[in-house]
Amino acid sequence: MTHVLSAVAWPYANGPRHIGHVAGFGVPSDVFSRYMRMAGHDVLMVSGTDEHGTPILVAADKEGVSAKELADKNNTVIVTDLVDLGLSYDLFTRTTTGNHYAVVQELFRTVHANGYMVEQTALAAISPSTGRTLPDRYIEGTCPICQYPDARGDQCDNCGNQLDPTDLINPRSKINGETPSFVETQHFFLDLPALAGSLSAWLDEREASGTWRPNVIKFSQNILKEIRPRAMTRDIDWGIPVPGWEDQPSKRLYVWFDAVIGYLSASIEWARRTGDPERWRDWWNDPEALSYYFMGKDNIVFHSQIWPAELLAYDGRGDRGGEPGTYGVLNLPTEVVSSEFLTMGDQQFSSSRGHVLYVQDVLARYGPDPLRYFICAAGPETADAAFTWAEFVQRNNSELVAGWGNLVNRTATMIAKSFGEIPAAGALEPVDEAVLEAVRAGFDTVGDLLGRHRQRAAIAEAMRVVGEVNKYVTVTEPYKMKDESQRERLATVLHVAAQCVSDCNTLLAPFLPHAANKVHLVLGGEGEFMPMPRIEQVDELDPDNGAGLVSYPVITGDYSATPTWGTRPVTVGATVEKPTPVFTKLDPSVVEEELARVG
RNA sequence: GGGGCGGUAGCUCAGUCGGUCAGAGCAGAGGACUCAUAAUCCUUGGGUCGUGGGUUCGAGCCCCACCCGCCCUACCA
Repeated sequence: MTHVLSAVAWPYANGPRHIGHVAGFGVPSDVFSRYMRMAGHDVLMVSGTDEHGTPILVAADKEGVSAKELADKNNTVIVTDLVDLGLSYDLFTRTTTGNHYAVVQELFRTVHANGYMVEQTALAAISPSTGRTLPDRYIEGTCPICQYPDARGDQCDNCGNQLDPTDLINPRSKINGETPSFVETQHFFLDLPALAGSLSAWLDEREASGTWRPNVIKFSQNILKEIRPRAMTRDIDWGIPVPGWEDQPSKRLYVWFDAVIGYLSASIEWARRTGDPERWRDWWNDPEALSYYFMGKDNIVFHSQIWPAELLAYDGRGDRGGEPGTYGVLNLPTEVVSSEFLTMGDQQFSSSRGHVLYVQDVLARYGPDPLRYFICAAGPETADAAFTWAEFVQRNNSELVAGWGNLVNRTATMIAKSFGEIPAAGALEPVDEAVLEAVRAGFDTVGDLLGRHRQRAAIAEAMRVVGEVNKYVTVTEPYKMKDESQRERLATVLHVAAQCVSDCNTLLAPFLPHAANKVHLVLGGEGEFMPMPRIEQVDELDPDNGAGLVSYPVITGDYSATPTWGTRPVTVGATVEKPTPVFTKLDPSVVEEELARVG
C-alpha cells in the first residue's frame, strides 16, 4: 500500500463549471483515485474553489455584491456540480478559509526566510479610481503595429503580435474605460532563476521515469529556458495578506502563490477535520508517497514550474539553500497529469459567447454516468477532443445501452425467470472457464492502463471484455435450455454469466460508479458498491484568520468500503428480479434538440 | 515571431524499440438468433497512412522542406 495524493486543479469560482472543465481535471482524477483505492492504496484526493483575484473582484463589482458574496455563491454552485458527477474528494474546500490563509502565509514566510522571495520594483498598470492592479488583459488600446483600435494589453487580436500594455496608444481600462496609470510599485518576486537548477534536475529525473505524457514533460522543460523572477504579490485588496506587509492592505499575495498551495492546505484541513491533525504528513513528508496533479494544459506551467519551485524554495533546495519550515521537507509532484482541451464542435467553450455546456444542465438531462463515459472514452486525454451530441448519443446507445446495459439486463432477466436467484454452478466446461479467465485477465490489462493514466484505452479494454461476455451468452444459448434435463447446465451458464457481469461491473466501477451501484443491486447485492461523495456543511476552523467564513459546504466522503480491484464470487442464492434498465437509450432527436438549445 | 501537438478507412481514433503495421469502434452490406431497451452474435474494410524529398535491405513510425489544423507564449485564472 502506498500513500497516493490526488491533487485536482482548483476551479475558479467565477461561475458554474462547463463540461470542458470536468473533462480536463474532474473525471480523470476521480477515475484514477477510485481505481487506486480499489488497488489498495491510501488515496487522499483534495481540491477546492479558487476564489481570489481580479476576475472575481470585477465580476462582483458588476453584480453589485462583494467578492466574498460572489465567491460564496459560486462555491456552492461548483460544489453541487462536482458532487453530482460523483467526484470522490476526501476534501473539496476553498481558498478563503482561515486554514488556507495560515498555510499560505507559513509558506511565504519560509520561502522569504530562505531567500527566494525578493523585493523588486515593477511597473504596473493601476486603476486610478480603485488603486487595484489592472492585469494586461484588462487594458485595451490602439495597437501600435497595426492600428487596430481594440487591442488588448497582452496581445493584439487583429495582428496577433504580443504587446506590452505601455505600448498601447490611448490605453484604457476594459472595466470602466478610465486611463490606467503606469506606476512604480514594490512587489515580492519568487526568484525562479535561483530554483531553475533544482527544477531542471527534478524534471530530468521525472522524464527518466518515463511516465509523464511526452508533451507535458517537453513543454515543462522548454519553459525552463526562459525562466525569470515572477511577482508573487499584487496591488489588490481581495486576496491573502502578505506577511510583513500587514500595514499595506492594498497588497495581497498573487493567486498563484495562493491557489496551488491549496493542495497542501486542503490536506492539512482534511487531517484536522479527521481528528488527527498530523495525518497529512503521510502524503507530503514520506518520500515514498506518490502525488498526481490533474489539470488542463493551460495550467501546466503552474504545476510543473511555479508550484514545484515554491516547494523547492520552502524545502530550501534551491541555489540559495535554506531550511524547511514547520511542515518539513515537502514532496514534489510525482506526475503532472495534464489533459488537453475538450471543444464543443470545432470551437472552444466560451461562456461569454454562450458557446457552452454546463455540467449541471447535462447532468439534469442525462445523469452523470453517460457524461463520465463520454469523457473517459473520448475525452481530451492526449489531444484536443471534440464533444458532439451525435457522438454522445451514439456512444450512449451503442456502447452503454446496447453493450454493457444489455448484458446486465439479459443476464438478470434470464436468472430472474429461471431461478429468481443466482444459481450454483455445476461442472464448468471449457467455454465457461475461458470466459471467466478472459474477464479476470481484464483486471490486469485495465488496471495497468488506469495506473498509467490511459483511460481511453482502459475503458475500451473494459468494454472489449464486456463484448466477450455478450459473446459467451450468445454462444452458450442459455435461453434455449428449457428442458428439465438441461437444468444444471442452465444454472451453470447463468452462474458464470452472473459472475462475469459482476466482475465487469468491478472493472467499470472507476468510470461508472453510479451505474456500478445499480448493477450491484440488480445482482442481488445490498447497499452501496462504490462509495459516493456527499456535501457537508462545516464550521470554519480558524474564524480569525480567513476571509470571514463562518461555515461552508465541502465535499467529502467515507471511501473505506471501496471494493478491491479483482474478482469476488457472486453470492449463490442472492435474489435477482427482472431489472429495470440501468442505462437509458436516447432518441436521436436529442441531437437536434440540444443543437437548437445552444443556438 | 518563438515553442508544442496533430493531419491514418465515410466518421471518431489505435498504432510502444522502424521489419504480419495497414488496424479497432461506429456507420453501411449480408447472415444467425430471440434471453435482452429491434438489443446480441457471425461475415464483410484495398484507405497514395497531409505533400515532396532523404536515410535504410526495409518507414505512418527516423531526418529535411513545405501545406493545413489546433494549442501555449507566463502577472486571466
